[in-house]
Amino acid sequence: MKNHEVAEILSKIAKALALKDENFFKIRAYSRAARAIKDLPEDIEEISKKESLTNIPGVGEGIAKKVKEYLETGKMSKYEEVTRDIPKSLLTLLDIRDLGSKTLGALHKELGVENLDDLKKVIEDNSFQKLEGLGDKSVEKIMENIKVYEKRMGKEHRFLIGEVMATVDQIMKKLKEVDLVSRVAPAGSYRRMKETVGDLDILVESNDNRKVMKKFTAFSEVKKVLESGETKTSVVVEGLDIQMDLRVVPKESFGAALMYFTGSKDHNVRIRSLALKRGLKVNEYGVFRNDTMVAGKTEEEIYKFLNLQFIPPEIREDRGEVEKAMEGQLPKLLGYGDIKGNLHTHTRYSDGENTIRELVKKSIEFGYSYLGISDHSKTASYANGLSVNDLKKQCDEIDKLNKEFDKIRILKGIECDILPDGSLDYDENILKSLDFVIGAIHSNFKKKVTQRMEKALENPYLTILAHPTGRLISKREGYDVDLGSVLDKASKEGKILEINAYYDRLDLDEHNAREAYKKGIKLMINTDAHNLRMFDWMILGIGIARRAWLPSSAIVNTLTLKDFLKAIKRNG
DNA sequence: GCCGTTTTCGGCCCGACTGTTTTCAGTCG
Repeated sequence: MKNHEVAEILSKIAKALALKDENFFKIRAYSRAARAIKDLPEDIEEISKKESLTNIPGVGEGIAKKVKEYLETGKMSKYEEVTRDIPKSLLTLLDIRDLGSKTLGALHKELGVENLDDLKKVIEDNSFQKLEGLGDKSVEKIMENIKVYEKRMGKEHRFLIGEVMATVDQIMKKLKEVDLVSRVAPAGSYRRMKETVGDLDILVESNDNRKVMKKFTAFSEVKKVLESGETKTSVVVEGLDIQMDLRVVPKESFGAALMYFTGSKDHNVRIRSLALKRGLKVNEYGVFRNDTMVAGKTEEEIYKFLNLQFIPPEIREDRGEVEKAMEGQLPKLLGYGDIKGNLHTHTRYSDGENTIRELVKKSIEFGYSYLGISDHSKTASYANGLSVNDLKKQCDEIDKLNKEFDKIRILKGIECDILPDGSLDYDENILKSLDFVIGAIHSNFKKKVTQRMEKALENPYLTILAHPTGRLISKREGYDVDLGSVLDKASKEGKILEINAYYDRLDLDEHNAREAYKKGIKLMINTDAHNLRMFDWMILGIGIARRAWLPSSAIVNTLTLKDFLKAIKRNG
């Protein structure tokens, strides 16, 4: 899959053109094509072979030809051409905050800056400051940002959404307590439930901007204030070192601002162009016809005014949702309150932090009607996997708890290792005695993963296949698995595939979940929880399903207890 | 360079904040 490298090369062309002060729209066209290809769910080589690259929105005849050239020869002459007189080390300097193409272009042209060392040199010898429009403050800012840049050395750092959730909740809670604040909402990729976020956007409804900004910048969670104006304040959050932008807007504009800052950028551009064609202007303050505001209080009002169905934040990516909304053909997505139970949980029996009783109580509080316990199996010694005796003891405890609690049904299960030969980790008799069996690969990643998974799927006692690709976001690529083949097998055997909602897995991801759904495979969102934060992780899993455009009917654990038990009934 | 509810040319989303400036350019989102 060459999507990423093609996107990278197009993005570099965009940067190089920007440094040369080329036509702004041409630059944007390359950037847009790069992003579209990066986010593409399918393999670009497949698209190139089977259909036309111009089917990708943002890719026209020109770029298609260049991409094709690259796919066939491994080279792109346009790239060679535009970077001939621009060193690659210069392009990466654009990742330094507040150092844009105009300034860097001038530095290159006037002072011959080619890399980070050159940049530092011209700052030290004061030649930087002599360029037009640059003074002491600019230099100071850039110097500060160079330090940040060096720390992460050009890598684009993104935070896992699960890492930032607690902080976002806490800061929002404090904002709600500020006087004259009537509403607080997250926006940006956080609201769109992307698996990672680059920064955080928070929106506040208030008529006293100054007071809110003053209170906010004084929060103990704020490490540093980057900028602070009437409507916008940017800070760095203590601990995480993530940037947070706070916007304060009046009531009549809240919907417009929420929509605008939720994005995605492509979605917004789409909406605004659409509005323009209808003689309307959309900005973060509202929808305007000849300077008269005609909508803006809520997002619902705005979409309605534009003659569109309401588009849920999770699918605002300009991947066809605007067209569907125009035709009134958007699917009704899985709702955050639709889930009735969770099967993948760990307790103190293996590597979890809580007792079964604690998980049960919390699940009842949450209104769930079933909870499955699935600790690790005996081979998973690193995770304190259960011996046959431990497992029997656990089952006895579950029997007792089921008698004690009548609001919820506790199900006996196991997260059973799929061994190198594709067999499961306990004897048939043990597996038979359980309510469900989750099969999972935890070791020997290089050993015939596809065959092992498929053999496990043939096992009559296996109920669910856990984290099917094994990826850990931004840490590990995942198993060397032919997922298409595994999906076909799961479909044939009628087995359930897991959407593992644990925040560093989110596996299946939105694209693969969509593929599985299209093949008619039953899916289940599981938290893989090791503590009581399982309900946070469940939200992330639901977010993935929504981003994959899945309706509630695609997800097994939206079923009532009775129907759910029917659905997990195994063949054997 | 892309694209079409003014469709093969002529547009292309829009505004806030900052710094260096007396009106604006650069950067960011």
